[in-house]
Amino acid sequence: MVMRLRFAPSPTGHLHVGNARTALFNWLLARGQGGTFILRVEDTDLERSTRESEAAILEDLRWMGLDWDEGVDVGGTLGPYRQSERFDLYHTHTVTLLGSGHAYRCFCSAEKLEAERKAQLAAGQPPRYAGTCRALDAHDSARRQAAGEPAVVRLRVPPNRDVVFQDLVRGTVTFHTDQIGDPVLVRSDGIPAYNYAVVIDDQLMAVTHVIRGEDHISNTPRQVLVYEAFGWTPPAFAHLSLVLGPDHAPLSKRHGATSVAEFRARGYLPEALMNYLALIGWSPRRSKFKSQSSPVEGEPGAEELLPALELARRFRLEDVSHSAGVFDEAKLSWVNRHYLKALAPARLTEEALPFLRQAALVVDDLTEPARDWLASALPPAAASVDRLSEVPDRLHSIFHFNAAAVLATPGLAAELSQPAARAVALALADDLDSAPPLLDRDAFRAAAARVKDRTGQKGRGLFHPIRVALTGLAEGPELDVLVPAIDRAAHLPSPNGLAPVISCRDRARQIAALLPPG
RNA sequence: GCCGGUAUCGUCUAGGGGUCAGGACACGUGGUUCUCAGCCACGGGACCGGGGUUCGAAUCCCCGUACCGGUACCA
Repeated sequence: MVMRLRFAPSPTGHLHVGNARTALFNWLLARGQGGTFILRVEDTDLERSTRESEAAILEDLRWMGLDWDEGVDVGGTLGPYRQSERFDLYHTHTVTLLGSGHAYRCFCSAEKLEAERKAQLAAGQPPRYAGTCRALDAHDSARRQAAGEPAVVRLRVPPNRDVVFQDLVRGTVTFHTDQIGDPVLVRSDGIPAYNYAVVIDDQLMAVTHVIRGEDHISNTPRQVLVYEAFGWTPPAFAHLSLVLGPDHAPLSKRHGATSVAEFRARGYLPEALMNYLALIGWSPRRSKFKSQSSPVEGEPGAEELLPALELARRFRLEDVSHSAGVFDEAKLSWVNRHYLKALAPARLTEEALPFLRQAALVVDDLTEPARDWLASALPPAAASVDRLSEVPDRLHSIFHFNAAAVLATPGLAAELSQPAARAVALALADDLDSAPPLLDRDAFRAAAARVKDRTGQKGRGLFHPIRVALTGLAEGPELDVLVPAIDRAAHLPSPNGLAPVISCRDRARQIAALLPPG
């Protein structure tokens, strides 16, 4: 039998990473087991649900690398996949339940219910619906309904019974029905309640495995009872522990980024977020063999760095942890760093572009040479960075140069106060006047050799601080790579789509101008 | 309150009646690369508490405790 799994978000905001993880676990199981993955939208809360949220959630899921076989935008034979388009289906089933006596109309007012509730609470009783309308005569009930009296439909919960279900991650879970008041199936406005709609949808969509957050575990017995009322066999359940913040409280806004979109905006790669999310509450079994597919072979932790399909191949519900997990951004960063380093230059360019635009380093559409330049400059810039959003800073020294500020750097100022410094800087500028631009590492080294020769500098000598000054960086990517990158950007034909860049020759001259004459 | 769930380094976890309780992230120290990142080596760091069962408990059982969820005409 082919496994059918679903993710069923409510379109009431952005996709939270906790929900993204739930979606991911469903997807991993479906993809790993040759199952079907369904995307259903639970928009019965008409006030809070919006199409914008729905579109955003779909985009976030796709960005992360998830796809679905049936769903709201791709269709499928068991649709519609939006609950708001299924109201007639729910209604038909309600008629059945009312007819069979498994459900009944309840005319109790909200005020009355609230009063009962308070009284029970005050008496130290668990607050449950008292069952006032349970015994209502069918004709009576129909008459009052016809007269327009507002009513909800409630499930008739069998008294004094255990409801038992097998949870694929937690084992046997038992609830007693005396703990459960007759739940509302259909609200007085005719809209089905969550616990009712899910059951009908999962049944009609032939869902075999319901994998969802732990917050639904207490709802499960109610749903099992609905399955029973219809004479249906419930699907298999698996309840995932929640994702917490560093303070062990459920992950929320005050912990910083919580939505997939925010992590995207902060410069995390989709494959990194997916990989990391998979690692909260699940761990791959140690393979006896060396991993063939780890992006960074042979490094510590490579066992945990697995691409999507490999995650899916290894994913087992039995290996899912029972306890809640803390979202650790430091580890996410580590994962991200590895994927960043493994990224092909063209892809890196694509991913970095939005961040470069935001930093105004890329002004408009890129010319082909500018794109090539980026593809060659980005890998060294991204090699020592946690997130894409830090890339513009790494490129800062290429696009921005301020000789005075550079020379004000404490360490450099000391080194360059030597009289010979000015001569070295000038020699470099003069050399670059006649020599070809420093388009690559070799050209740069050749120029360095000539300058050292001419000025009598040995080893690193005064050439090194000058070289550092050119980049304006005390630290950063390899200088031999960075310096030529500056000149390549400076010599790109204009208009090139990149912000203007000052060449190394001009930088050297500006530096020389500020140094005391030897 | 009641019901349900959970409990191994700071974090994610492996393991599970007898182990030096293993790994990863983070952290510290040293090495390496002209700097950073990286990489290499080394290091500190955990079985929630109390009772049982047992020759032996972190592991099994019970009781606590803590945390999380639910207790809705929200999903």
